[in-house]
This record gives sequence, C-alpha cells and structure tokens, in this order.
Amino acid sequence: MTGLNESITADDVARAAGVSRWTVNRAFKKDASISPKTREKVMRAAEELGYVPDLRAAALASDRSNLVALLIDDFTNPHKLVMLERLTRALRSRGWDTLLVNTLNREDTGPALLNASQRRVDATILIGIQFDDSVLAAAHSARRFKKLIIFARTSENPNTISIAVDDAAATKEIAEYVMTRGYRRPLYLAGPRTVSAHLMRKETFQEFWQTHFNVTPDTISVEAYDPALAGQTLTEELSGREREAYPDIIVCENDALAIGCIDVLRHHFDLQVPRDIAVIGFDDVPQAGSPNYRLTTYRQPLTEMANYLVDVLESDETTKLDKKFLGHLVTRESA
Amino acid sequence: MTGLNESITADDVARAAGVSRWTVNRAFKKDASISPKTREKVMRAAEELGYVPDLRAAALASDRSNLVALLIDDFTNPHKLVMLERLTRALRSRGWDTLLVNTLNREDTGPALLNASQRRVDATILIGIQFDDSVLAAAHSARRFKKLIIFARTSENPNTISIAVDDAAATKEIAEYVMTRGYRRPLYLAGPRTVSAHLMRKETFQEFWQTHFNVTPDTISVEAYDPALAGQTLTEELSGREREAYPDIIVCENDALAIGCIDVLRHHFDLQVPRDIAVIGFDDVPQAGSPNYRLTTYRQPLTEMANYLVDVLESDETTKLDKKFLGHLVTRESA
DNA sequence: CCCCAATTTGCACGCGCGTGCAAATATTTC
DNA sequence: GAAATATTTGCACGCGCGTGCAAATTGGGG
Repeated sequence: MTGLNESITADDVARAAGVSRWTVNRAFKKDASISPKTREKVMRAAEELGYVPDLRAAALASDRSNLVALLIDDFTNPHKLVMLERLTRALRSRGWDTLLVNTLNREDTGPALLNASQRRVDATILIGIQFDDSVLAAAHSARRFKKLIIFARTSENPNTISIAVDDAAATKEIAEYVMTRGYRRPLYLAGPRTVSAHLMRKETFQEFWQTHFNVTPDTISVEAYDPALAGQTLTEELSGREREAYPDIIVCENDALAIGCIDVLRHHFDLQVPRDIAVIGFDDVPQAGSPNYRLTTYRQPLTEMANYLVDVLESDETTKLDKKFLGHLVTRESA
Repeated sequence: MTGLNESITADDVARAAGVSRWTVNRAFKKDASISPKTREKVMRAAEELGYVPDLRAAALASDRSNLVALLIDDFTNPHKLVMLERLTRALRSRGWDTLLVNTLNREDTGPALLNASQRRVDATILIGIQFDDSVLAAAHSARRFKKLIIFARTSENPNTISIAVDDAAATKEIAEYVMTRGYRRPLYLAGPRTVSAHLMRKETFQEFWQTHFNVTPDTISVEAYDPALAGQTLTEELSGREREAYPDIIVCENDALAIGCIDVLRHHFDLQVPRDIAVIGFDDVPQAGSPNYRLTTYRQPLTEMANYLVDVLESDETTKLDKKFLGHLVTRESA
C-alpha cells in the first residue's frame, strides 16, 4: 500500500515473497516461464510494497528501451496535433513510450538527434520539416540510430524508413478533381521549398496540368505551414493582380495553408469561397470540417500509418520497410 | 567519424585517449574537475569514435534522469499544441527531456502514471483534463513521484505543485469587461464538469454577476473542449429558445469552445458576431487572432509559466512551490 | 631545487535488471 | 511407483556510468 523507503527493488519483493530476485522480475514479464501461483504470490508482495520494475535498468541490461524519439518542429500546423495523438496512441497501446523532442530551430536538428541517441532510443521518428538529407546522412553514418523513420513524408535517403501517403497518387486525384469540376486557372500554394521538395506534390500537380492543358499553373510558396503566413503571402500575390487575373481555385499543399487562404479571401478581399475562388487543401484537419471552412481536402490514413509504424518497430527486417499509403479525397463545399 | 562497432563505451574512448574511463565521463560533464587539455584530448578521441555518453546508465547510477513525463489527453483543444511547444521548448533548452504520455481515456490515467513511474522520471506533469484527485492521491501515496506538477490548472491536492494562471483574477477581468461593455444577458459556456471544478472560472463569473446584478447567469457545459461539440451544445441550447431570449454574449471557458460557438452562430443561426451575439474566450490560441475570428480572449503567460516549471524542477524546495500567474485580456472584435 | 597547497586523475563499489544455462521440482507415462 | 520428460527456479556475470575519496601530479614561493 504505502512505501516508506525511497525505492523498492526486486530484491525487497523477493525477500517478502520468499523467492529469488529473478523470479520476481519474471513475474512481471509477459510470457515468462513461471508458474501461476508463484506469479500471484510475487505480484501480491509487489503490490504490498508498491514495487514496479525499473525500466531504466531493464533498458540498460537488455539494450532495448521500448522508447522512441519523436522529433517535431512544425507547431504552427494544427495537423501536427492530430499526428501526435495518433502516433502516441498507437505507440502506447502497444507498449512503446515516446520521447518528444522539440527541434527548436533549423540548427537544432543535429543536437536534437544527438539528444535522442544519448537516450539510446530504439528508433527515431521525424515528423518535422526542417531536417535535410545531409543531417540524416550524418546521423546515420555515426551509426547511432537503430531505426530512422520519416513519418508522413517521403525521403530519398536509403538509410531511412519512410512511412507516408502516396503523394503522387493523392495529388493526381486532387488535380483530376480540380479539372473535372471545371476549374481552369489554378494557383498552387506550396509550403517551404525544402519541404515541398520532399513531398513532390507541387511538381506532380504542375506536371498534370502541363500534360492536360499545356500550361504550367502559377505557383507560390509560403515559408512555413502557418495559416497566418499563408494568408499574408496570398494577399501579397493577389494584390499585385487585376481582378480578372485572379485564379479560380487555390490548390494548397495542406490545410494549414488552405485555412489561411480562406480567411483572407473572405475578410481581406471580400470574396466568397467557392463562388469567387475555390480552395482545396490536404490533411483534413479537424477545422476543415467545421461549418466555417467546409474544406475539400485529402485525408491520410493516419491511424493505419501509425500502426504500420509500430509494426516496423517490432520487425527485424532492415530493408524494404518503406511504405506508401492511399488516402481519399473528402469533398466538402470549398471546391 | 564512422563507428563500426555497435556501441562505443567510455572505456573505448579511455583506451584511445590514454586516460581512465572516469576521466572520459568527466570530460563530458559541465563543471567537472578536469584540465582543459585532457578534456580536449578526450573529446577528440570521442569524436573520432563517435562516442556519446549513455544517459540510461547515467540515470541509473545517479538516480536522476533529467526526464519528465508529460501526461496529456485533450487533443481536440488546439491550445494543447501551443502548450506542448512552450513546455518542450523551455524544458529542452534547459537540458530536460520530455516523455509524452497520451492518456488514452479516463481509465487510463492510472496506467499512464504507472508508465511514467517505471521510467523513473524526475517529475510528472499533468496538462490533461481527465485526472481527478483520487488518482493523484493514489499516485502520491505509492510514493512513486518525486514531483507531481499540475500545469495550467489549479489543484487542491497538497502533494501536488500547481502552476497556473490566476483564474479568479482573470475571470474577474473578463466579467468586468463584459459588464463595462454593456452586455447584460451573458450565457456562460463551461467545459466538462470535472475540469471546470478545477478552474473555478464558472463559479467566479457567476458570483461576480450575482454580486453586481443579483441574478445568476445561464450556464451550460460541454462534455469536452472540442469546438464541434461546443457548437452542437450551443445549437441545442439556443434552438429551445425564442429569439428574444438569446444571450447578448457567450462567455466561454476557453477558445476551443468560443470558436465552436462563433462557427454555429454564423453558419447555423445566421447571426453576426458581435452585432447579434458577442463571444469571448480564454487562452488566445493562434486561430483567435485570425481575421475570421478576431476573438477577444485572455492570454496566459505560457512562456513564463513554462520557465517557472523548469525552475521548480531544478529547485530543492518541496513546499510552497505553487504559483499563480497573471495574464492579460486581448481585446479584439468578437466582444 | 625543495616543500606545501591546489589541482587533477584513478578506482572500488553500486545502480536494478537481463541472459543463458544448470539445478531443482513437478508432471506424465506405462 | 519408478523412470523419463516437462516445467519452474536460481545464479554468475554484465549493461555503462556516478559517487566519494585517495593517490598522483602540477605550480609557486623561498
């Protein structure tokens, strides 16, 4: 019930239960070789003393921590909160703990990786946007990572496992939709250039449009996945144009950008969405479904992806673990 | 540069540098007693071999992990993302790592706490909403927590350290503002009952109104800090009323609720904010400033609070560590 | 160049548990 | 009920580093 000592160890429990220390630890391990009644006796004593196994020591001894580091930096994008929820849920419900590392700024990616490696995590997951391949290469060559997983983003780095939506397929579906609905003057709004490069959404869209209409659609890029900044960037872009030169649809690399666009279209330019200009996003963040935005967007199968990630953690394979997922277009009223 | 061996230990570096293992570890410790030139020699060798100290072993040996657990459950509230950013930033920039624990559901609070204790974290921080005092009491009596911190929420539990905004002062400021601006038929929209009880915002507001106008304002509560659910609850409430019985302002326990309200007021009831009904929130989430909401709200000094939290972690005091902060009202157009 | 104080380095022991095997029990078979 | 097999239990050693102190080294004054 109560424990007066600062820390109760397996030895204390062993003494109380009249067994050896090893038997105590066995009792706490899932399918260990131990008789039911010994286990119960041990558990009772443990309960009494308030003992729980020390995972630090277990990790040290077994060189397996059941801990992953999650590196993230893009806190202005509301989608990140959804990703955090899905990932931590999948991980925790299957016995994995998560070390959340805030990559404070671009220069901090290296130190953040180092930080993770010092905790000897079993895997490092990147869901941020600021890392580039040189950092990954350096990290890998230092051989400090058992597994380096890029989540929700593809990567060309061969030492990395990428778990992401099939951006090409998704973008084609979006482009197809845009075309079918009769839009002819799209403006593509991309995120930070380095990140966009990983996504290939912009390129895929442009290519599609080029193929079908023989023109490259206008494209601008926002320096962060931040609704406010997206609004600002769009405002600057449109302010330099005649009303007739406005696009009929803004295709956004993700919802964070799309939401910022809708806000300024309505409140700065006094336009209606989709009547005057339509908007389409990517991710299907919670707000996208609100009566205020009714955003047409593309939903990634995050839960499935998160579960696959845990499969990867628990797998011994070291190759061909990359996987692309298919999501689906959620059509609402914004486009 | 490259390391062929699976793991390089301090012994390897010691051998390479021609010193003892202890000297190697000393070289990595901030103000350890070591001569500059020995340290450099060691560091060079470490660099060469790709060695970094193993924090698991260090934690085990010193019984100090520089790790805190952060328990969270309220992922529908966008403010949580802001809190995560501020907390992880403050923690990491001062050398602390964060274990993010998703409290999967109400029954999971106990297991989540257990989880943290098995990692022997130096402190556990609660920023979720589902915990109740019985769980905290149980956790404390098991003496498994060096420090149990409730962040952004007050707590009556004496074994707990609460770092929060002064809700009474904040709510009074809000109430004062509501009164001064001439609103006379407020509707108070509270969050889940158990959480509201911790905040005392509802009670403070009611008391204020009772004192000044001798009536208790209408109050309804939403079962989660979820914009969509808030909208739904408000819709049900207003649908049962005549147009004349509508409130002139909706005072929300936080921005998540306020945003949900604004959405349905506009899009379901076709009302204007603030002309027909005003709305006021709490937290100042990023969206609150968007041209779409222009939400009047109360901003907590999160950065300051996060830094104080780290002070608490680094303090040896065990008493009187609770602290209340003052924020300020951010007036925009919604009220 | 010697002596004493200040600085720097080395070390025994322990942190709590995992691994793999050998010893001790329990269970089955005929 | 004895022998053979299956199950359960105990243990030596190691995981990588911290603590506190003792030994070794350095530097400066006379």
